[in-house]
Amino acid sequence: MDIREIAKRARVSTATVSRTINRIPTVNPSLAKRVWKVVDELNYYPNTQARALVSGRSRIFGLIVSDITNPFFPEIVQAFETIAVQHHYEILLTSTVHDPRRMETSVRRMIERRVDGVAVMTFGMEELLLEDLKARQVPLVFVDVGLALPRVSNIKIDYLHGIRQAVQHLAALQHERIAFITGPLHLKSAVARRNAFVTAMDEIGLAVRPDLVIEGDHTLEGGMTALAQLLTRQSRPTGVLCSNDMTAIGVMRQSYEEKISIPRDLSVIGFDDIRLAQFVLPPLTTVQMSQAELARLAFRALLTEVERDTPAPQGTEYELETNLVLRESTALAPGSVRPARNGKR
Amino acid sequence: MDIREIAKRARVSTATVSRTINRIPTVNPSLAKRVWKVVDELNYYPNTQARALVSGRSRIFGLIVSDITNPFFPEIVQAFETIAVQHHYEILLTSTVHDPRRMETSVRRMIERRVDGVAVMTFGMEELLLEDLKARQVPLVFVDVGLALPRVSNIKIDYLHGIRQAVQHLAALQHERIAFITGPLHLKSAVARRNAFVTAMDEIGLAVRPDLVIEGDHTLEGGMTALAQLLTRQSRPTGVLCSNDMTAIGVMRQSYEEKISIPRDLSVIGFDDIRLAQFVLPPLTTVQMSQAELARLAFRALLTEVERDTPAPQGTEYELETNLVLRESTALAPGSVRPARNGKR
DNA sequence: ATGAAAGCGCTAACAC
DNA sequence: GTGTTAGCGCTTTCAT
Repeated sequence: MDIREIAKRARVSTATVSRTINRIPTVNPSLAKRVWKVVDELNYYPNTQARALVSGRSRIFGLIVSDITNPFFPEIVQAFETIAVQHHYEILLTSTVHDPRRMETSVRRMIERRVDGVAVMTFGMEELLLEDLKARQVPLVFVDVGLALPRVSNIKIDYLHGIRQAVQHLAALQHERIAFITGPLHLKSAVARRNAFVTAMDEIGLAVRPDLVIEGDHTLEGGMTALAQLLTRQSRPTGVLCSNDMTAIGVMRQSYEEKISIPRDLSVIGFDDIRLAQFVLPPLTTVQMSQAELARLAFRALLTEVERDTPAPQGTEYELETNLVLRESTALAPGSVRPARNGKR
Repeated sequence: MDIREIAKRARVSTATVSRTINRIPTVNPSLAKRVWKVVDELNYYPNTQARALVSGRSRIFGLIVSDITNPFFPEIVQAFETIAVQHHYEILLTSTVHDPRRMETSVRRMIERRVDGVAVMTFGMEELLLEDLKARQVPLVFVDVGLALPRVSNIKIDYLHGIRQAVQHLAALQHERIAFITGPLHLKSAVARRNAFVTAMDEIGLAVRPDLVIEGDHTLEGGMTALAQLLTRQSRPTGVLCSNDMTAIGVMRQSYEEKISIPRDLSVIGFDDIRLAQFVLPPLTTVQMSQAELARLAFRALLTEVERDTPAPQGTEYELETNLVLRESTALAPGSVRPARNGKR
């Protein structure tokens, strides 16, 4: 059942069927009606492959994530799909699983399917492997990776905004020994988060103690190890800020093992605000970076680029804010004196 | 850059290029070498759309899940992608988000892209809407939904196997008042799980107390509510089996609020073994239904159907086992007397 | 073994 | 406004 079959039955040409289906306004309403009738009767759906072949647009966007089983990504996928469907786009999802070979495969798959654009949500990994895509002028959107190339967009995350709130929140709770557990430092986004922490501390004149800045790896296990290490320090931290939520959850878990009560003995703040953050005990205070918003920005960036005929030579930049969301994993620093309400001590 | 360009530069016909690329053994090695050289130089990747158009096979499988943000699904997607890539298949992932309209959209998207088969991982929802797919003879694979139609496969989960182990484990720990929190009972899989529970209890002569069987909804919140209800019962349960892990995690959370210690005061067992089950505190004892295995079975079912020319009139049936995995959320029933090692009391 | 050419289902330029 | 037709990039007969 194809367009010719419809044309025959509706006693029009295939061109008219095509025009009708594509809602081109010039078709005579009575003909259009005949066409729609047949289309409905036969349950006809146009063949997208054929369409793509002739139009040169596949209406597929690639979405590369590092690992769909990482709780950070499903929300992105969901939001990306929702907006894609609204725009009659399909999404070709691939995971790199932190494996350069898989990344290469991903790129090949995208090119073979002739995607109209690719959103790279791997937070700073293997951009090198995207050469083929760039050479083909496929619109690309990254997070945190400023490439300043035509047809390449970049979503800049305003880490400082949320991290400053987090630091000041801890300071307000009279914490002074504040630790930071970083992500893997080969990721730009991890470096950016740590830098934001240092800046935010400096701003309010709080010392960043080098022995309280520990490299983690954005996993739960990494968070556990990092806290264990922090607890060996001469003067233990009373508050710890983590580069992502999984790390914070690892910290909470290690606290449990070490019989340290959160937030009474230790305040913990995460980053990302994955859904899970609401479900752990106690619910995790964290810096939100909206995954849905990120997905929407990425989609919009791609669509804009597809529809624009002369690309900006330096690409386009988008910005995403971050904000602290207060839950229950932070409290007044242990041993601190809460000033009396009337201001006297 | 297309097949003609390659043909020209390699001084062969397009047919030879096509044969070479498709590794048809009859091509003269020296010609093949020339072709590959040009292919590599130009970084040529065949256009899958064109291929699909002429071959009638898109090499895309649809994968319909109910909600990718539900922690049960990402592992399935990951495993499905991994095996799909190995077989040069692409995956068209759609979420229904429990919305019949989205389900309809999903089906339309699949048909328009001419998928070669569809795996329906929604556990018993809206099969009605798949009419179009069935009419087009698209190979389908379901979980738990026995349709016995040509080109539809069914993966039958052996719920009883794992649930029996769970029940007997609790019984061995001297639990007698065992509660069961079901899933939403419009899902076949939820009903099947409850039935398995009843059977397993009957088998060992343990009474299923109707007031200890509560309908949940497979969410964390549902688990919390269900436990709250159970605690109002005249004689409280000492053990509770849940229809899925999220429910069990809700139960754990509610216990925390109610100052009930797990496993000391209450033993909890989940179902599914999502990754999160290992991370909650205490780690959750649960019945494993391997998501990776499920995905592999589904893919294999689809591929088998695609490659078979005369389909079995009744479809094909696959089976997936379930098994208890012991962690730390269960213990001897409170108040029970552990027999002394030497057998005397 | 290789090449010429038809055709997959659709869109769009052109002619009427 | 509608129809005719070329052609998107590839595979696959059918000749040779």
